[in-house]
Amino acid sequence: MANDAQLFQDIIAHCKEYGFIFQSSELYDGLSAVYDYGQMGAPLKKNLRDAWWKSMTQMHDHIVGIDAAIFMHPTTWKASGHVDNFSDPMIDNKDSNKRYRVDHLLELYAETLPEAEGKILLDMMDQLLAANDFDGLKQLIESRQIKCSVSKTCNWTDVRQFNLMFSTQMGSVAGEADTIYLRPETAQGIFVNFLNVQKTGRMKIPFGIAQTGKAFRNEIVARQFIFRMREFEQMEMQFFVRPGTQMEWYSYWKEHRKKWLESIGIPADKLRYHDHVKLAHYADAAVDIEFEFPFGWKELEGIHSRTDFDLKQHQEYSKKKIQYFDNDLNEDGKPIGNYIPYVVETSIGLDRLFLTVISLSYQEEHWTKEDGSNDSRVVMKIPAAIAPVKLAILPLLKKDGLPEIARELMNECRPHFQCFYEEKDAIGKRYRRMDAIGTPFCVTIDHQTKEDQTVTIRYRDDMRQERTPMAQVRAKVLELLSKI
RNA sequence: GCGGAAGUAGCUCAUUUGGUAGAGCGAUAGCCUUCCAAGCUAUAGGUGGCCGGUUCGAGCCCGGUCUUCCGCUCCA
Repeated sequence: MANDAQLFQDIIAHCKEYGFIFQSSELYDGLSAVYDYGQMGAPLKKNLRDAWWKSMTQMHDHIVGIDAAIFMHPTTWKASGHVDNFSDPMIDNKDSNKRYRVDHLLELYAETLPEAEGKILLDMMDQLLAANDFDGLKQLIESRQIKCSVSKTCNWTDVRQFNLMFSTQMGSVAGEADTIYLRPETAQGIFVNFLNVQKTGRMKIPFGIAQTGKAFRNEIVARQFIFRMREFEQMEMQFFVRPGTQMEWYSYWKEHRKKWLESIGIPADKLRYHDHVKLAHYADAAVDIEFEFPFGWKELEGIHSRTDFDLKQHQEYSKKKIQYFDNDLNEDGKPIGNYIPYVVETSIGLDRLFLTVISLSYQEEHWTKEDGSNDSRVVMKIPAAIAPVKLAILPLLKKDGLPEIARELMNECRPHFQCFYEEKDAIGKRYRRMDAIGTPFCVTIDHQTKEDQTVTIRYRDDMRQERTPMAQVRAKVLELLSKI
């Protein structure tokens, strides 16, 4: 475990040194649990997002993609349950470090009292809650000597409001402003657009709506590099199904999503399912696909059967009918008719997927050279199809016309995939630099190129080299990239 | 949020009782070199996280603060 911790530190340092990930606002000492993607990280992240998007939309007949706004009508979050479930005053016991919802703590205590006395207490609590009087609530708890069930002490912190959602104001004049939340999940942007997409896209159930985008959560404890950030990017797909068929589709997506993760190069033995025992207020089944990160098994993707909870809530709050007329025939030969669809959700964190790929790719290799001396390298074995740079083009020497030939090849290849040109330093050093950012292929132009128009292709993973006609480089790299 | 540890150059780290900061790697410019890091020359880069206190004098002692890591807690 100590080694894994060191490995994780090394990965974080490498990400910074080679421009994958910087801490946000580092110039000003950083902003807690917020990170920026650098010149290597941004394209890698984009490639992962594109791979997901393609697999979900282009490769499925019945899934379409949208891009909903981060700002949404405030009622959205009342309907979704986020306002009520995540804005309760909390209090911690300093000895057990256990956290309680203040209302739960008082209600539990009231049950131990004679009925009339309990009712008085709860009335007082309701008044204080309504007035947001946190000091008063704490005094109430302390005056009754209410104890923590774990530590049996009355040593409490101040009462604090825990707000999951970040808020801001809409409208340029402060006085007229309404509170607007930054979405804590992208899913609601899909639910509120269900009718729009279903009608304009002539979608027939079962069908899905996919979306990628930023979400924001005011995590109490946000840690472990980009694993848990306050601003992060989700890739979600909501699949709308006929009530009663949700478990079939749940099983389908559970299996399908794990296979996709394996298809982009994640070994099956580094992935596992973790069924939720305690379900969220909206779900009737939920499973995590976990990955073995350097700091342990953690959730990478969640598959939830969300029932008709969300659409039903939005129907109620918006007072608009959110239903689907199913023309398929039932056993009696009649159309199945109107219903609120059930939903199976797949939700993966793009940043977590990024961390997964980085964790798997980072390798320190040591070996003994033919002359007996030691050699080593740090190499990012990023799958070629998602690597930020695909091909490095390197003249062996920066003279004798070699750079000119290299530039020709550069011009030929760059419209097709990301290339990198470098003529500085010894060739070995340049190979090492390309290894460090995960460039899968390098070609070197030498004097022989001038005679027979062949170049050396050098492969990142095994450092193998082979001679290839320069005219075939472009096609060869494209072919290798299509394999992932 | 609680407890513990840490913060010195882009990176990894030195500076052993308080006396105005160094190395290796890396970077940049050039030289040399016909295929796998660590050849030569030169250059750049640090208000020691930030603020305050003690002191004749603070990277070092004290307080606060920010950030990171570890454990606990939480995670719809």
